[in-house]
Order: sequence, then structure tokens, then C-alpha cells
Amino acid sequence: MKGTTPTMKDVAQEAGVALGTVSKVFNGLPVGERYRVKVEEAAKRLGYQVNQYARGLRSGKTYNVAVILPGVDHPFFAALAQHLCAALMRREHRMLLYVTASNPDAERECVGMVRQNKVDGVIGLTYNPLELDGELPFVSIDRCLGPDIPCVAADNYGGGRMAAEKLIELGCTRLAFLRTGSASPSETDKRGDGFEMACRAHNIPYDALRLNDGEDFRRFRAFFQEHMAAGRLDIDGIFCSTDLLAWRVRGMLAKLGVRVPEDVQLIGFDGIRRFGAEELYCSTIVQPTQKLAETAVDLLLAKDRSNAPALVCLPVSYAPGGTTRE
Amino acid sequence: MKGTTPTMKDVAQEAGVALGTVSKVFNGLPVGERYRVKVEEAAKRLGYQVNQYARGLRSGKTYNVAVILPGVDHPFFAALAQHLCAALMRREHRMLLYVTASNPDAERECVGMVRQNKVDGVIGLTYNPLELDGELPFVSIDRCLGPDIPCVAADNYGGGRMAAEKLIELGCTRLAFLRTGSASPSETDKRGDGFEMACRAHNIPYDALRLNDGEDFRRFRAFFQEHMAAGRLDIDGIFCSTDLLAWRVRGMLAKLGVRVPEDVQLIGFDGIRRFGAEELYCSTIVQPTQKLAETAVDLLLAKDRSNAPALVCLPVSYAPGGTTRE
DNA sequence: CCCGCTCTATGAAATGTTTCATCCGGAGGG
DNA sequence: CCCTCCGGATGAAACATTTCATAGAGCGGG
Repeated sequence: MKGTTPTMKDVAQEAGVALGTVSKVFNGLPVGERYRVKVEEAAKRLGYQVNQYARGLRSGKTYNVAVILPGVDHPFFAALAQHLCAALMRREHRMLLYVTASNPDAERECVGMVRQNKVDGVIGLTYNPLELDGELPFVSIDRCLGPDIPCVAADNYGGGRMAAEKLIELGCTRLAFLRTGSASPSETDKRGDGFEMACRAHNIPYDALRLNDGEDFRRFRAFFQEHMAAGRLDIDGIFCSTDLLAWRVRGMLAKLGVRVPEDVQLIGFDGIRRFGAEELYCSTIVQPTQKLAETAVDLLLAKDRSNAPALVCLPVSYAPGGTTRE
Repeated sequence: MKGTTPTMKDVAQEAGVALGTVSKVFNGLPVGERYRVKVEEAAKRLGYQVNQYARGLRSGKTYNVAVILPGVDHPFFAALAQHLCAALMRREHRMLLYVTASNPDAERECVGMVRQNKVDGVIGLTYNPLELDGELPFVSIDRCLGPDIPCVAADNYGGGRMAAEKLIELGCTRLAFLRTGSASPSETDKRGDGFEMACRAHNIPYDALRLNDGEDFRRFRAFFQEHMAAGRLDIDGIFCSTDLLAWRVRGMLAKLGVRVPEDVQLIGFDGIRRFGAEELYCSTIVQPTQKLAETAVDLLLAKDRSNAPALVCLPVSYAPGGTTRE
């Protein structure tokens, strides 16, 4: 037992075969059965583990994938990180996680580190496009960054429509769409578009209040107070662009004496849960988080990336969570 | 402009110096000023980036650290992951994140991947000790795994005592300690120990109900019903082993018609917040999450690990969060 | 003026893998 | 029996870096 980690050369010697043969065995290349067995036994005896850094140096394959997320404190991002990790592990890859905390400088720094790390590819959910102009395989989640960058996203438009149709089905006659988020145009805008389209299609009156991140949150309160001029809320169905917003709106309504779901029904978007598999924050349009992660990994590691689709749109679903009358 | 990424050899040629000189410049080793400038300019011209895999192969330093967490869906773990990432980046390291989802098999699998990846070290918060017997620098967070494995944890004992003293200071006369968690002895047990010690020291009566993860949650409800025999709760201060538990207990109390904090005051442990820097779940003992992460990184990357402390205990603090009468 | 010492740039060796041109042995056909 | 051909094992070269023994320059002292 040598003190140092065994190398392929050690295995070759132990098995009485050539170096190249050992390499072939570990790469699944065709090798005579006799040799394969000898090598495998020798490797087990020595406790051999391939050195990924030597492999990466020579072959360019590192089996590492960089994942760039704005944060992991939001349940949606957390779930995404978890599923990405699992999906990558299933395919023998590892996840190099960069948390940018929505800081553009940090994002830029990440790009540098990603570049010098020679990862096999990048999966990112970032607010501004990375300057990785085609140097590295890149898959974006939930953000369409350009025509040549594949993007996998939930069907936000369809989700918005689904929310409207559900509220209408549940008896609502006057709806509203509330939104927070980044000012720059993003995938999530489509949630509102789908919602408004469905309202028009069903001839249901609706209001929309779209706030950007910096703007004063109290404008929502003002909105509600306007709509309570008659003593009680003249809106009976609300679609919020995220579950988090729905949660805060629910609190706001409670303070105004409006009951949910008796007086007004509320649907959010994301399908986040408090912890493991526990309660939803609200009735909601659920993003297929696991599917998103798996699709992103599939797209990134696909053998032939030349004919990859520019946008993969995954179906969402509705889940009641106590803020609707079911 | 060649199509391939530039190497040190290219930089050396461009700068008109030797290969070794370029290497020294990038490793901060002493080099004549004239040469350093020439190399730096050439590198900038070519857009040179060191190849971490070649470096790792030759020097053994990979500048990668594996982080093993049971999950990132819990806000405490999420915060930890985020701070670990930032602390590692600050020291030019990258975070290889393995999420085990509390699955012992996954943990084992991680160990294998960690081993073959030749990371510089491991920071882990795992439920059962990893079989890494001293092969690799290892720092444990919040779990004392053995005498030779450095562990950084919050002052759980002191936190329990602090909770008791706070409740007493706020006028409570009869206390309770409620706990959930893994059956195996863990750091968190100390929270209860500290709490009970303080109760005895102040001559305050208390009850303790310690449930393990599998056990029926409704035993908490039974506990409360017993203590409401007289029509109203005979306990006026509760310490829960985690904020999450406190949250659920609060919901349970609401259903039983007990008001928080009017009838009973509630203190949790962790200091988790709903999202970014928003509200606490409850009045709580706050873990110094960022400090935990930074200390773990410091400990792991310390030049001289031979005289590292076996346990670093970081101070906690109290924060009111609406479930106490302040 | 020359010798020797010190300081520092130099480039070859080494790191553990993959890949590819080569070579060997065996089989089949003339 | 010999020549050819083919499948498959072989090991040297290449990958981009660090490190170390060496060489060469500059300088001071005898």
C-alpha cells in the first residue's frame, strides 16, 4: 500500500496490461473480456479513482457544469438548485454553483471564473445576459436572452390564461392582475398577457396594476382602497404574478377587512411550498420545477446541440391552496 | 487571433520571456518588475485565462471546495449555501454543491464523487459522518462528528439559556420546551439542555416534550390539550427548537383558541426570514449564519490545519419577531 | 583585472489522463 | 507453407501547468 493515490499506471502494472487498455476500460471503449475483468479487479484492489483533473486537461471534458442563480433563498430557486444537482449527478456531472445575489458585478465575475474553470457548460438564470458569446454551451432558464441561446421556461402565457379561466370557472365576475418584478421585459410578463387575453376572450372586465421592483409597494393598497369605494371590494378574483406577491396581497387584504377566499379569490404563480412537501402559500399555477431542471440539463448535455430548440416551453398546472373556493 | 484559447506558452512567446516566468507572475512569486509588466500586458492582449485543470493536475491545488448540504429548501441551509459561496469566492475558490436530500445513499455517493474530484476540502452539514477518514480536509457545520473533525456551530446551549432568560424577563412564570428533529444525538439537543438549565437556575417550572422525526406530530396537540384542562393554557412561555416548529405550534395554538403573544409567548431558534431581509417567522434566537459560513471557510483554508480547534462555538442573539410581548 | 558569489530568468521534467499510429498474433486464402 | 489482412492491445505523444536544477548576468572584492 503506497501512501499516494493509485494512478492508471499502477492499475496497468497490477493487472499486467498496458496503460491504454486501462483507459479504454474506464471509458467504456471495446476491450477484450479477459482484459476488462483483469483491469476491473486490479482497480478494485487498489481502490483506484480516476483523476478528473488529468482527464479534463487531456480531453477537454470536465464533467462539471456551472449553475448561476441570483439566489437560493427563494423557494423556487432552491427547488431548482436541488433538482439541477440531482439531474446532473444522475448524468455523472457535478454542479459548480455560483450565487450572484442579483449583483451584476458578481455575475460578471462568475463569467470569468466559469471561463477559466473550463466547465462543460453553463445553466443560468440571470437578469442580464452573460457575455459568453457562444464560447461555451449555455442554457438559460426562464429568461429569453437571445435567438441563439436555448431557453427552457414554464408556459407563462398559458399559466396566465389558466389562472383567468379558473377564476371565471369559480364564479368570479370582475378580475385583477397584480405584478411585481424587474422592469426589463421578461418571461413573466407573459403571465399577464395570457391572463388579459383570456379575460377579453371571456368578456370579463379586469384591471391590471404592474409595479416594477423599485416602486412603492403601497400603490397596491391604494389600488384596493379605490376599489372599495362602495364599502366592499368590487373585485372578486385576483391573479398575482408570483406566490410571494399573492402572500403579501393576502396580508394586505386581511388588514383591509377583506376575507380570502370568501370575498375575493386569489391565485398566485410558482407553486412554491413552505418547506419540503408541505402546504402551498396560496392557490396557484405550479411551475414544473423538476422538469425545468431536467430539461435544462438534457438540453445542455445533448450530443448534438446544433439543432437544439431555441425555446422549450413546459406545461404548468393548477393547484388549489386555500385562497380559492373549491 | 488563433481559434483556440491561449496558453502560458503563447503568453511567454508574446511577452518574449520564458514559460517559468509567466507561471511565477500568475502565482505571485518574485519576478523582476520589467518582466512582470511585460507578462501582464501580453496576457491582457491575448485574453489569457489560467487553465485550472492543468494547474490542479500539477500542483494538487484545485481551488474547488465541496459543500455537502441535506437540502437548500430550508431557509437556514439556503442562507448557509449563499454565504459559503460568497466566502469561498472572496478567497478565489469555487463551490461544488452536493445536495443529498437527507438520503444516506446520496451522501455516500457524494463522498465518492468528492474523492475523485480532488477538491481541496469539504465543508459539510450531514446527518451521518462521512467516511473520509482524514483523507481530505473536512470541516463540519453544526454537527460534532468526532474529536479530530473540526466543527463550527452556533452556541446552541447558550441560545437555549438565552431563550429561557428572555421569557422569564418578559414575565413568564411557567415554561415549556418543544423539540422535533433527528433521533440521533445532535448539536440541537443542547438548545434544550441550556433552556432547562436556565429554568432550574431561576427556579421556574417547565415541561419538555421532545419528539423525533418519525413521531406523530399530534402529540404536541395532546400536550396542549392536557395543559388546557383548566379552560385556559397553564403555560405562558414556550421555546421551540426551531423557527419552523414555532411556526407550526403557533398555527396549532390559533386553532385551539390560544392567542400569541397575549396568552402565551413563543420563541424559536434559527432566525430564518421569509425571503431576502423580510420578516422573521417568530421571536427567535438568531444563528450567525454568515459568520458560520465564513468561519467554516477560514478553518478549511487555514494554512496550518494541525492546530485547528475541534469546535468553534459562535455567539447567537435574540430578535423579537411578534410572538413575544416587547 | 579576474574570480567567485548571488540573484533571477530559464526550460526541461513531471503531473495523470486520452488518443492515435504502430505492432503483434492469429486466421484465412492461394 | 507463406503471404495478407484484420482486430485489438500497446505505449509514446500531447494536454497546460508547476517546480527545480541550471545557467548566465551583474557586482563586489582581492
